Amino acid sequence: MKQKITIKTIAKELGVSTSTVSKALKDSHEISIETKEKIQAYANLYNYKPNHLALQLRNQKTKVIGVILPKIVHHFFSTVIKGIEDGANAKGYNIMVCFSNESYKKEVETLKVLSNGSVDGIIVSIASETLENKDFNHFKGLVSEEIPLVLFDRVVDDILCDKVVVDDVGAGYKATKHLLDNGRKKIALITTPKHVNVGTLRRQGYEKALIEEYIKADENIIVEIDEEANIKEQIRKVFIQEIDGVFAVNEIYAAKAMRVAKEKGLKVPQDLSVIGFTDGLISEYSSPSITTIAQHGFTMGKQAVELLIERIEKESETFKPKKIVISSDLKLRESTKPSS
Amino acid sequence: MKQKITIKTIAKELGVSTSTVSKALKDSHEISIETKEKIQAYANLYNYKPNHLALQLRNQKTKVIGVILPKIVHHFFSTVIKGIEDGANAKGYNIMVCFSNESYKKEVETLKVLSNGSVDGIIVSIASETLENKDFNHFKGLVSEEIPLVLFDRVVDDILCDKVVVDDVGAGYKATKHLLDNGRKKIALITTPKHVNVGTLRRQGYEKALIEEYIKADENIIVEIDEEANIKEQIRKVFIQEIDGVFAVNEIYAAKAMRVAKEKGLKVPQDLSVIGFTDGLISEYSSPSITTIAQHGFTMGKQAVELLIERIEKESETFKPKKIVISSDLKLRESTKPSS
DNA sequence: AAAAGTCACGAAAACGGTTTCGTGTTAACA
DNA sequence: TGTTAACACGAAACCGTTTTCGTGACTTTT
Repeated sequence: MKQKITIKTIAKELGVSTSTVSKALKDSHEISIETKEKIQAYANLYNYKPNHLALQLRNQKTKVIGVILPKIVHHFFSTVIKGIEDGANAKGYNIMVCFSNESYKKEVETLKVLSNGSVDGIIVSIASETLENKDFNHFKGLVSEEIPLVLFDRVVDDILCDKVVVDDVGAGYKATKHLLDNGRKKIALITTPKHVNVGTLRRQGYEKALIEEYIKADENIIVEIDEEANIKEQIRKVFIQEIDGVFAVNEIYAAKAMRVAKEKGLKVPQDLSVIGFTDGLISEYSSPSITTIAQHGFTMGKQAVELLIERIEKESETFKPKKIVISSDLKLRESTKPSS
Repeated sequence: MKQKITIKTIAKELGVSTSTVSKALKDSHEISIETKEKIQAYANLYNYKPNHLALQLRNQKTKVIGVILPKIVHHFFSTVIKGIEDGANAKGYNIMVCFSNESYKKEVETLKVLSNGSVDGIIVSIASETLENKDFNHFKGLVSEEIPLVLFDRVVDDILCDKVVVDDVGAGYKATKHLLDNGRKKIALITTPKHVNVGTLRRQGYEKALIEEYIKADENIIVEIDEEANIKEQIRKVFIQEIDGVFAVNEIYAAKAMRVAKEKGLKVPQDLSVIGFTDGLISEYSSPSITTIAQHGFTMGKQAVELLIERIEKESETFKPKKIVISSDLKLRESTKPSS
């Protein structure tokens, strides 16, 4: 990189002190108009830009927010990033994005790098491996260092920090209720392993809705997908039973379930209603299009970053963790059209 | 944030100088073993972490790479990010991600922020508005400041920097050829406005393939989509003509074209073959699934970042811009299954 | 016993800015 | 004419770290 022009260069070149240059560039009243004009003209001419690092060091703040996500090639998370970036930008912050790839080790490392002063605060959605391990000491360390931290979507209660979540239980309930209202009785649930708590919460909603209709949850039509293995194969198992509805906790599972249904000669939505989660492109463009629970990733990201910035900027106040719950909406599409 | 422990704190507390502490923490031979042990123990106990900002200022490098993308909620770009992050991480860099939202103004601003010393180099895919304006002075400014810059996918030739692109002409050719090989003759092209040069290049490939078969490109079955207006409506126009193939320059257009075909009672792939671009989730999960040109976003991102880091780390050598061309593959799916 | 070398550490500059607190000069005032 | 205030600028400290170059106290060599 070319040698950058600094305040020192200007000072030397113009025969004044660095303080004078600094003040002149800030239009301070302490400096005479002629001097100011001279300095500003020179700075302009040579395209002077103040060095961010120096300012950050002096001000002890970076105006950067760290973000750690489990993955990025994923509609929900990319939407959240967008929300975070938007919110951050509006307040003059930039974001530094990292990925844990669902790995505990990478999450710990990334957290360490980010907490070395490179960022003013951190937003995280926890890796699934970490959720499985239940080892949250790296987060607790952050909290005790009082580095502002906001968790979203995949959160755990015993980390004392701000959180933004969707009402997963409510959403699971809403989805299941919708199927029941369509006259479906044997509703399969395609979910994640138990340690991914959002899956567990959505399942609670599912069970709650069933109980209200005096239907007993049937373990045979519930499957917890192991992402390492063949997903479709696992889904086929629930189709051995006779079912008339499917609630999948994400849109990929929903799409795969529709494929399996097709194999079995079941017509969606006539024979089978399908509902997914996360309103992504698959749901929109598959055919038939899939009814989903919209998670409002953009809103989540934006709320998370606003919470974080608030925490960063007024740290004087006594700390009391906040939890924001984003409500989710049912987005009706073809896969649950009532057979008229 | 809590008051962080610094080298000064340690020095004062232990009654030694900061230089001693610094050296002790680096296990320098200049320091006696007892002193080292004492200092290291203290540092460990109080969880000392060197301040990144100070190091960055001193070393004049941040180990951060800036990335500016037109958008994120998009399969291709999120895949590229993944590639960039992966490659960067492997070399000890982090990434700072920003979005231009296809806006010229935002691109200029973002570039300004990043070039203030916050990053060691920048990777960009140009905003469509900028491509339309043809105003590239902000990039040329970067180049003349000798800030390492790599452009990818949406590039322009007269910016003198490294570039990573897909072979768009070849890909367009490959896609069209595939349709022709399936016996299709009247192939519609659904593309972007001319200023988005990837669209234009893919069109060249399309025309080349047609010419080889002595087919004249027919303006009536080519549509340049204006994203502001109703996309489906625009696609319907080409269906007024009798067509038996569709080449869409991205997967959204391909999916929408299939919807229109359905409206018109055309069966895919029996009556109509459809081929898209970007191997995303829509192509994979739509039904019928869509044959596409896989763009290898991950590879692009990785190559781009490797090129950039090389440029950053050995800047001694004389500058000669490199251009890496990534070849693209045809991913066969249901939408172009030969009618047997 | 003088010269040289080793050891263990400290002082100070440097990275690029901001900011507080002088200070010398001039002008206004008593 | 002496005091004071305003003006325009500079010196120096500071943010946290690294690194070069001393330097004083011993030890070894001749």
